[in-house]
Amino acid sequence: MKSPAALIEAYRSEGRKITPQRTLIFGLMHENTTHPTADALYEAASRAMPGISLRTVYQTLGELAEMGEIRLINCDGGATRFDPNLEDHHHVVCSRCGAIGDVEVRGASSLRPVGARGFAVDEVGVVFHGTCASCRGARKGSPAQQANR
Amino acid sequence: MKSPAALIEAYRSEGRKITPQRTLIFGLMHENTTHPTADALYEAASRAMPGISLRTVYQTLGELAEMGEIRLINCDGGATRFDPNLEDHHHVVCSRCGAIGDVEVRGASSLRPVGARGFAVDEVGVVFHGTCASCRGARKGSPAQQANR
DNA sequence: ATGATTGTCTGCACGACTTGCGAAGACGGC
DNA sequence: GCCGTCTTCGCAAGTCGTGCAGACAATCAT
Repeated sequence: MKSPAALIEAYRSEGRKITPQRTLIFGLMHENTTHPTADALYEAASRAMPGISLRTVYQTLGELAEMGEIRLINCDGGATRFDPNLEDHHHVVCSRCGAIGDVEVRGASSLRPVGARGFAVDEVGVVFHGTCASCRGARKGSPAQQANR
Repeated sequence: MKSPAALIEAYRSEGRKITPQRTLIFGLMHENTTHPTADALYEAASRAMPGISLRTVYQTLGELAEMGEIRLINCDGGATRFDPNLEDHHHVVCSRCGAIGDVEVRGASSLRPVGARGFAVDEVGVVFHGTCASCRGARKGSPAQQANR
């Protein structure tokens, strides 16, 4: 996603208002690599601005998604996660702790579906399921660290 | 997934009982390529056996998933879909009508995540988002055909 | 046959996540 | 500073899935 300053500009140019809530969320999302859920973001936001509404977090994330500034991820059946990284990338998902990481996948864009006649591909998504480094370290016990859920 | 007859055998060998409800669901899932949701399956089941409970459908699908006879799919944020196809395959998702199709993807298994040090990959999933043949035919109007949702 | 045991089905209630809605409040141009 | 418009907030409601308990059925020992 754009920098908070650039987002503010983008918002203003669309006739939207700049509110402390939005500014805060822009900041929290910027270069956030944890793929937070709305709830995780809400908790972080609440720390900085007690009283902010979960509704507002959903609202703002929805706007950002609509503007194409963030992407939505739905790997497991749980809550939607938000990804500010707009570069061409894919994801690794730890089935132990639920953490999601960004990865590059060489050759991903040249993959083609075989057996779907007439299907026009817009976008390719690759998801690797497995175990992350931290969880592999702590094999037996509980997950290395709980993901934001 | 196995044939209904083989599933009945598998159930019996685990000390589970063979009930009309289970037999029905086995039959509805067998070689079903529509990736139905629990609700879609429930509706189909209700037609054949009025009074069957949605709870039972969820229950049975859960058992099948646990036994590894079907796979769960979560491409969009919506309801979980169930896939009886256990072969190595991937999916195309029509962003217009929501339909999901099975496809082969050459080279998918040799994909590697770059930039996730120490991540042990168990499974790779490739999802193509785009527009299916039917929806491309009926470009302007409503989706070619509503997916089971 | 009787009664105990075990497993299944069903309906309901609840939990997680998300969105719709209306009232109250804040932003930004004038 | 004022006012119109856009936002925020809280609550209600909707969707999807699961936990639970009671009714029921099949199995087994006595």
